[in-house]
Amino acid sequence: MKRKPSTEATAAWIRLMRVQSRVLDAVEQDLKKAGFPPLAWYDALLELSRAPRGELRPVELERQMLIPQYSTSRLVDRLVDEGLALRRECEVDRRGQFVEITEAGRELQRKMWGAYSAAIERHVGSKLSDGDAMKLCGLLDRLGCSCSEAQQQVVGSKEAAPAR
Amino acid sequence: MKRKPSTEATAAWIRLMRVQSRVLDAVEQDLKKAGFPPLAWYDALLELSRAPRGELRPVELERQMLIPQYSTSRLVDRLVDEGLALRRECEVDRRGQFVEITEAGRELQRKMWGAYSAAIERHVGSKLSDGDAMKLCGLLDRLGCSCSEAQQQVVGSKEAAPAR
DNA sequence: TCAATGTTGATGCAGATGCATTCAGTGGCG
DNA sequence: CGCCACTGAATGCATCTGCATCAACATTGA
Repeated sequence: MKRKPSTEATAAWIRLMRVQSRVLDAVEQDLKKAGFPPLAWYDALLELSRAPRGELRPVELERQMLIPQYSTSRLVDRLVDEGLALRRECEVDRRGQFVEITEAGRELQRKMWGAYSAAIERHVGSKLSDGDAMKLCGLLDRLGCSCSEAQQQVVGSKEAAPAR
Repeated sequence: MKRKPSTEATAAWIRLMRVQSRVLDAVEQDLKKAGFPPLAWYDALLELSRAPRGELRPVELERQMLIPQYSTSRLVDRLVDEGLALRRECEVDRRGQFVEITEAGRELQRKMWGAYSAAIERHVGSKLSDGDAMKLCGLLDRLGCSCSEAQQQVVGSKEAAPAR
């Protein structure tokens, strides 16, 4: 008699949880040891720096990063406190605003990419051939939830952002 | 010229972060909607219920679950508060203790497995053939960090626990 | 025996998170 | 216009987390 979640599916679930946790931890630790802020800051800065005029509505940022609204609000607070971004009024919709990355923000983003990319290479790249990495992508995408994601194509891009 | 973390590796990293986050969220939500406590409680209860006399030293639990010491301490607090486990003195080493699962704890663990297994099936099992699930396991294991894990074999076991 | 060192577990504090609510502004419609 | 529903964003509060530290006991070794 077949079990509801097959042994294989259950094993995959466990691996997914354990391995992600390990790898994320390792990468975050590398960043921290290099004196950088958490990955979430990088993600936000990257999204901002890629946006048309280096600015985004908080609500856009929220969608890009897949984090809750209040979380975005507080993340922006911190970026602004550190002078990495600034809030600007939105003319056309007075309840909204724009968050604009500053030069300091762009600089931090670039510097972080150095440490970040090295960490990805150390904890992922060096353990998997490119072919296997592609296979892994394919399998993970199948779990990608029914939720059609704004599949950002990393292809051709120099830098990358996860979303937690 | 080849980039340090290849495009493929970077894509795999992003998928790993995004997909895990989505799937974990989905499963946790299912559990919560069914009125159950967080997954971590299940993990702890499962480890305890599997242990020889339903008891474990906190330090063992810590190793099994791969969570920091203070986290274990507080998790046990909560389990005890809810009557799911109890702390007992350790005769041979007076600074230590044993945590023993109660009947209520065992019962909750069993009940949770119902919802939990259904969630695994819904969010993982149904999206992957057993063969693909195995392939995924294999690839993820390769990222399994240099840290040799106490590879728990799920095979033959009726229930499963991730570790965050 | 006694000091030094190691291990086990708890805890105070600061910062982060989740949740629900609030507030301001917008757009639709009678 | 005046009312109402909705959207964008902030915030109070309780809980949770990470970090550092502490206290109690154990072990070693002179």
